[in-house]
Amino acid sequence: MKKKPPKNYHHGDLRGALIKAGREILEKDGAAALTLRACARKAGVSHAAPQHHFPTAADLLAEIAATGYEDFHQALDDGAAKEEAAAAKLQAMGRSYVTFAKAHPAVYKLMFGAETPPKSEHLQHAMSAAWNQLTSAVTAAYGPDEAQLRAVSTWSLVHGFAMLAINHRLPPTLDQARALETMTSRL
Amino acid sequence: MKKKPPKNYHHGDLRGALIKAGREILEKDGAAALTLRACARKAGVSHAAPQHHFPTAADLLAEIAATGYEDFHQALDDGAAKEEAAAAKLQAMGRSYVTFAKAHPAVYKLMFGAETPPKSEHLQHAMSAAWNQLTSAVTAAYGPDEAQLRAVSTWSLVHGFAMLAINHRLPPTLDQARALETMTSRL
DNA sequence: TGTACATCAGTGAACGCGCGTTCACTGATGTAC
DNA sequence: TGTACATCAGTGAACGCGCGTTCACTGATGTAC
Repeated sequence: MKKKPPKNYHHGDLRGALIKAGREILEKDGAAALTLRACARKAGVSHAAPQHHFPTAADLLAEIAATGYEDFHQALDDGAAKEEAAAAKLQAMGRSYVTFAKAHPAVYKLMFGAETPPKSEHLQHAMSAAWNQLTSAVTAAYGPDEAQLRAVSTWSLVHGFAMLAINHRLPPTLDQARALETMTSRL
Repeated sequence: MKKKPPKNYHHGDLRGALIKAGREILEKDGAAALTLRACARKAGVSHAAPQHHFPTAADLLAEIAATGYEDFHQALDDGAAKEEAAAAKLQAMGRSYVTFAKAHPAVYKLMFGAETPPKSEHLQHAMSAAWNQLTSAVTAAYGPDEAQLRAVSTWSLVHGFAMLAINHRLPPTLDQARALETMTSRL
């Protein structure tokens, strides 16, 4: 925990630092603790400083969600890349999906569990990219026939499981890893 | 909208009125608007009055969630009662599940979408009752073999679909009723 | 290379807001006798 | 049936809190010449 050497008046990358701070606060203290002022504190600037980068609190939130989607997208791609066959890729994506949600529960909930502000173009784009990723995988595995229906069903399953796991609603006696394995194998 | 006739000093059933007010606020203005003071306002009492019935704001929240679970339980029972065969009962429960969530999105999210305070005995009981209801239906339909796994899978599917629908994450072109029908028919 | 100056990105004080909670109080209710 | 009184369930003022946002400001940076 070194003291910042020059104690710069200008931060350098406050925008990025605020997003990073926001995600850390989110994971550590939950959505209720995610405020502009808290992000500013964590980034080591005065609470009025963020104004120059995010006009309103909702803008920062949207941006945090958007970067969450990007990481999420990457995680699913990484999962799929480990497999050869299209069906195996889809199943791997399902596992990666739940793994991501469990690793970043608060960000995941922000991404999927709230009415998100539809204003941010960046967020809109990141969201639709995630959906396209899933439908593509489904189509590759099972063909275009009823692809939408199958994609919705697949998504519902992993999303529901992830949410229940995150919110501690699954029975404590359940072997979650085995349950996930079984469920994805039937995708 | 009659004026309350006697303008009683004592409310009569403030406790019940606060729970009712809380649910209405929840559905109308969302979870962020659900405060002790707002409930008191809606119930027509001073903002300090609830203190006598709910020592803390979390207690009121827990009670609202608990009554939500009770209604939910009832809705699933009603759905199942329309069918004869065990498998058909389970499918009907799935449909009722999603219907309830769509009809009461904010209450549903409060019930399933948050870390709920585990202190309230009433809430704890209502939650485990809902889970038992589902596992019973699964066992009745498919026998005790792998019942837990099957129950989790079923629950994940309907919960995920309900959440995505509530949060407007499903593709706008999707025929939700048909999708739900197809999904439940494969339970 | 040096200087003037516009622009950018911070600071810190102040604003009003609604919140939960506490407190002394008071009106209404119910019970003992 | 009446009365005294304890208890209950309200009131309304006050508290401190953290929040988002605004504002005049100032230090740092970059560009024109």
